[in-house]
Amino acid sequence: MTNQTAKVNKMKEERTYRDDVFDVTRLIPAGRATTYGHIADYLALGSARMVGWALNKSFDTGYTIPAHRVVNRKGELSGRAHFSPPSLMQEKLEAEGIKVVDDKIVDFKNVLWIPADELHF
DNA sequence: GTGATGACGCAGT
DNA sequence: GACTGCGCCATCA
Repeated sequence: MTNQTAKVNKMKEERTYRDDVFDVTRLIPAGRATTYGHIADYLALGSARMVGWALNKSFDTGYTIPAHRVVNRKGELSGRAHFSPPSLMQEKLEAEGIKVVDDKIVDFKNVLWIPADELHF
């Protein structure tokens, strides 16, 4: 067991705001997308940066979550650089029926999924 | 302990 | 509508 694995196990034991972010992200239905701000608002994180930070660490923790369905408020794939290859994010979105042009979701408001509204919380 | 950084958002111009 | 500056909070060097 590597230090990395031990670190992951520790993170799995302790439930932090990251787990909440992962949980909400997994609830996003295929073909839809949401924003960092809406997730931050739904979880009352106080800052959208925390959501992006949590998703960034999600790769390190080994969690497999549809992070490609989370974009910034303009519908831009601002997190694509953290995928390997970066084009993977767009490919996954297009595979789910979401059209992406110039690293931006086409008709974003139509595919926007708001947790606070959809989950009736 | 302190300063810098980050997959962002909002208000002001 | 586009650009800039500031705030947000956790993590890392």
